[in-house]
Amino acid sequence: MKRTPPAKTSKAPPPTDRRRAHGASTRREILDAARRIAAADGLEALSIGRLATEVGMSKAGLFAHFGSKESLQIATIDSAWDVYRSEVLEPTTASPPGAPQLRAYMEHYFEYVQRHAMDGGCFFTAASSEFDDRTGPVRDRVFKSTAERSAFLDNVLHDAVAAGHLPKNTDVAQMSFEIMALVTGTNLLFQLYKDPQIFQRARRTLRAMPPPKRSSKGAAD
Amino acid sequence: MKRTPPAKTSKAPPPTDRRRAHGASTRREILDAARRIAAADGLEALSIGRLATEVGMSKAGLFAHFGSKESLQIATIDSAWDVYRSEVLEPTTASPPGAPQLRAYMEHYFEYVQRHAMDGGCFFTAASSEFDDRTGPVRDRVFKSTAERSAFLDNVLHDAVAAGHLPKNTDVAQMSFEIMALVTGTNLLFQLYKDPQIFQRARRTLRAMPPPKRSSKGAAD
DNA sequence: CCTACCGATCGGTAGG
DNA sequence: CCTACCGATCGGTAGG
Repeated sequence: MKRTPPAKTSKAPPPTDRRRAHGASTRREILDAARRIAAADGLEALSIGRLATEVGMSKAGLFAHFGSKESLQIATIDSAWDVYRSEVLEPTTASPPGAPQLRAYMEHYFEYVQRHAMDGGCFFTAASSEFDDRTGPVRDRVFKSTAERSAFLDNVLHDAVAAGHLPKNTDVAQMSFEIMALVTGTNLLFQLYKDPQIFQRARRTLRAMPPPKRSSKGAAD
Repeated sequence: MKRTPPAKTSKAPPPTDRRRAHGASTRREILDAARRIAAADGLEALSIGRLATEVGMSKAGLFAHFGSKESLQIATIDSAWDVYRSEVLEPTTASPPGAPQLRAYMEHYFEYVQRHAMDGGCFFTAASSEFDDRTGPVRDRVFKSTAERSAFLDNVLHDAVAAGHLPKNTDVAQMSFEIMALVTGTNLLFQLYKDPQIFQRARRTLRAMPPPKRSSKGAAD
């Protein structure tokens, strides 16, 4: 199965002059701080004043980079997606397709969660929980990121079936749900308990997970 | 908690018990609104002014009931726990111990999530996600509620082993983790997609879940 | 990218 | 339980 690499979302204009280059690096510095604040305290707690203080510039100066709080929130999600792609998705696709990629996906995700443990763990789990009952562009951007995470996992599982690592009649959608629920629950429980044994438990769950079958009784239940 | 007596009015004061009964019903009304706000938008978005407007009283009047925002947040969690206990835990214990209680637990939890779907779903998942990186009494209260939820599930599983519904060498702690992760992930995915099929998938996962064994290779991995 | 400012809202207090 | 108020902070704007 063909997998298109996820598109880049953060804008990186070619530095045509020194001022543009400086603007881009300032923007990067702002978004690095924005990700930490948003992941730790939420996208709504990401205030322009607090962010300006943290990067050492004026509120109005920072505001000019984004034009609205909503745009800042969306730019922050885009930036978090770049991090997720480079720390989880790209390392996973470096493994052989099939079962190795499935195991790699989980390992890279857990490393990502631990690496950012002090900043709220998985950015997208936190953002989903915060915005799941709202409407608007920020919620839509959060939703899209979860949909893309699911689609990536679907592809990994399809490849595992194609490679003969999972039975031909594996219910990929069901198994994808089970793994998404497992890693999401693992992230939340780790954030609360901060006990790495939780990752060991999750690995064990994946290893013992029976591949769900298509057109089984369960589907008609 | 110390409560300052309200000032006398010009008319004859009502009997003490009636006044206290009124205070208690006002408090209930406040906490009903507080739960909805906190579950939908977060415990931090639960502002005293907004809550006062919603229940139709002054900020200062409402504030007097709690003394601080932190106390209001904790009272709101306590109130949410009462709801969880009466809607999930108590109905579960009405089923026969063992496997029936395990299935009942999941069903009552999913009904609880659906009943409160417009208010953020599971109060405790949302609160955990919001407060997992903080310190202080509110975080501690949230942590306690998750610990109590886990302990309840542990007990249900122990009973299932004792009743012979699960093998004697079942690793209860592992299985408890797997079910907590499953229901937590289910809640989060349902909040995002609002698709009840997700509950069907979770039921199927529980039915097919192999009971993890104690002192298996996984534990030493 | 800055200073200076706007109206709204925050948690909380004084005083009754 | 109220009115009236406090300093701080919010998102955002004017004008340079």
